[in-house]
Amino acid sequence: MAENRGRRDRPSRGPRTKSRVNAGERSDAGATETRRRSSVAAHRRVVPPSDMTTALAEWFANSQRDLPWRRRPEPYRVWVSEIMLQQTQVATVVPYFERFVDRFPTPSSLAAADEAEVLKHWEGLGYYRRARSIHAAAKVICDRHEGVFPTDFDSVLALPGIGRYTAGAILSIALNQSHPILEGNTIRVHSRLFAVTDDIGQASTQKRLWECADQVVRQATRSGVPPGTINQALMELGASLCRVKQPACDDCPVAKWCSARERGIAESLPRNDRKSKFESRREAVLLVERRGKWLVRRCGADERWAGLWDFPRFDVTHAPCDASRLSAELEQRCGLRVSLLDTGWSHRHAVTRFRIELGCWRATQVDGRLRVSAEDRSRQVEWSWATRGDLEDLPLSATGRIVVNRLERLADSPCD
DNA sequence: GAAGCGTGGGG
DNA sequence: TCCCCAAGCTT
Repeated sequence: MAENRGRRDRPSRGPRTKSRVNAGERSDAGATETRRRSSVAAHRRVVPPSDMTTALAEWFANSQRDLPWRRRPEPYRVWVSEIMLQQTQVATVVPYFERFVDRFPTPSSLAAADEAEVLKHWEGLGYYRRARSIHAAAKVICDRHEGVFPTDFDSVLALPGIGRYTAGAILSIALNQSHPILEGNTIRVHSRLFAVTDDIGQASTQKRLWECADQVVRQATRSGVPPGTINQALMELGASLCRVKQPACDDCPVAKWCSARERGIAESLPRNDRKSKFESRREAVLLVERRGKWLVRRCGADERWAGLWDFPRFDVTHAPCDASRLSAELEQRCGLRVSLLDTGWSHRHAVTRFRIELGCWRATQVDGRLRVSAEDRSRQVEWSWATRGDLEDLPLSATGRIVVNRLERLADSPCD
């Protein structure tokens, strides 16, 4: 492919770019190296032109967004930002980041906090294992690294919640260490730049894309572009111009080096054969009040919303959803005997691959005492009574919060 | 390798 | 309203 690129750039570009851009870009030595590498596996070897990395860096310098973690890119802050940014959009993360580093400005302050408070600062962000992992990792940093974020790749990679991408991102952005990164944006950028037409779900394709990323960051370093700059520039490009649909190739600083654009297949890349399938579910949430307190449970480590608090919630997809069934289920789980009434309120939402229609029932009568089932006990599920004020403070799922916000209306819902 | 894990915004 | 997505890691 590198050879193709070399051949392409000159003749196909015509007089516009050929003389200055390409003449300086590829010396004879560079071309020789390109040919040598290509001889091994012509379609796999990638040597990005040095001008490409400098052009991208220059574009990034002029068009990067002003983000809080970029103003003070210390390892701890970059770490927090990278964990929050996993599977999450920048605009969503910004206010969470500010609140989080304001309350937990150092690894030791994070390690010293209760998990519930950490989760509370994560409430609404989703993928709550990230919060539990970053909390656990902060404790590791205090125990094994004297409270200072480690600077060697393997130590960073060993921290809970940190994989190859995140380790490389933190160390390149915060400390300008030369590591490749590969995530949603840069998969798209690299697959287009180098016309990788294979399914990105295949391990072999991932390996090839990591090699692309590695070559680019190496080339950048040789050209004097810091690794943190090129890595962020690649992501910024993917997030802005090199988007999934209708990429803005006309504005792209590296368009002239883009194989997919030359072949007119940019928008079709990356190729992803995996088709996400969704499953419909019906769930019921139970509002049980006694003496001004509401029945809640903390989700076990092996279930959805681990560590968060929630109202009792049951999957009723495959069963007729009637009051007697739900109350029997509740009694089995926590020992309480209740009479239930459908509030008539329902809410559609999505959790990972599930489409959920959530119904809401309220107890009109409550008897018995809280007795946790053996199953819940073994899973470290906790049941408790929460005041209205407690409900404000507890970390809840997004739908749990929605229910709390309508609690008074739901509790006063008329009888059928 | 596949599945599980959340949510809010945009088209 | 519905569908698709958006800076991955763990098991």
